[in-house]
Amino acid sequence: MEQVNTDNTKAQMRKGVLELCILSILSQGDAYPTEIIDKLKDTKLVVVEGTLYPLLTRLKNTGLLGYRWEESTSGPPRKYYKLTEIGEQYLKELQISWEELVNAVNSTIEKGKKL
Amino acid sequence: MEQVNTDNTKAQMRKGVLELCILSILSQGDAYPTEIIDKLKDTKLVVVEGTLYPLLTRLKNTGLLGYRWEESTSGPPRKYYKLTEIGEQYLKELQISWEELVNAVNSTIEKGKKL
DNA sequence: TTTAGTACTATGTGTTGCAAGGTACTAAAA
DNA sequence: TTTTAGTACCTTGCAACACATAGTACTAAA
Repeated sequence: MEQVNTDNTKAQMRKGVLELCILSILSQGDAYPTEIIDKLKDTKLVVVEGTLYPLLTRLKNTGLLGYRWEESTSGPPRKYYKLTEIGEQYLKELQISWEELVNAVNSTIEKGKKL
Repeated sequence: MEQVNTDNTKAQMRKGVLELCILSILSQGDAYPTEIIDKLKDTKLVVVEGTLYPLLTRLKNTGLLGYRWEESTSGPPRKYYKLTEIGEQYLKELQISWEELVNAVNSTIEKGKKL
C-alpha cells in the first residue's frame, strides 16, 4: 500500500499555474527572481529557487520575457525580467485558460456537493 | 529559440486537479472509467485513457478508492470504482486546497490587472 | 579576513499526463 | 460462420515539470 500524500497533490495542482502567476507579476512591472519569489509568497504561493530559475530561463528562451542586468548596492547584480509584447499576449491567453479551468473544476465539484 | 506552446501549458495547468475531479465525480456515485471520461468531457475537461487508468490504479493503491466488477449486456464487464471513507476525507482536503489555489492565483492576476 | 546576507546557476530525481499500441468481450452484419 | 463495429480495460515508453541539493559570486559589516 502506497502512502497517501496530500502535499504532493497540492504541489501538482500548482504546476502550470506558476507560469501564469509569474507573467502576471511581471505585468505589474519588471522584477528580479528573488523579488518574484517574495511576491508569490505574499499570495500564499511558495516557490523555491530551483523551480523559478529554470522556469524564467524557459520563458526567456521562448521570447515571452527579456531581461537586463542592474547593479545593486546590497549584493550581487540583479537580473530584472521584463514582459515582452509576445509575453503580454500570451498572458491574456493563459488568463482565459485559467478561467476555463476554474469553471470546469468547479462545475465538477458542485455536482458532487448536490448529492 | 524554442517554440511557444500554449497547449502544453494548458495541460500542465490541469495537473493535480484531475485527482480532485475524479474523486468529485465518484462522490456522486460509483462509476467505471469510460463513464468518468464522459462526465469529465461534459465539463470541458478532456482526459484520455492513458491518463485515467494509471491514475485510478494509483488512487486504489493508496486506499482512496475501491472497486467491483459488474457484467454488462453491451460489451466486456465494467470495473466500477467507489470512494472509500479515506477517499471522502481526502476529497474534502483537496477541495480546500483547490479553493486556496484559486484565491492565490486570482489575487496575483488581479494585482496585475490594476496597473 | 571572516561571516552573513543576497543573488544567480546547474544537476539529478520523482511524479505525472499522454501518445501509442494491445487484449478481450458482445452483438450485429456479411 | 466469419467478419466487423462498438465497448472496455490495460501497459509501456516518453517528455515536461517542480523541487531538493549543491555550488558560485558579490557586498558589507563584524
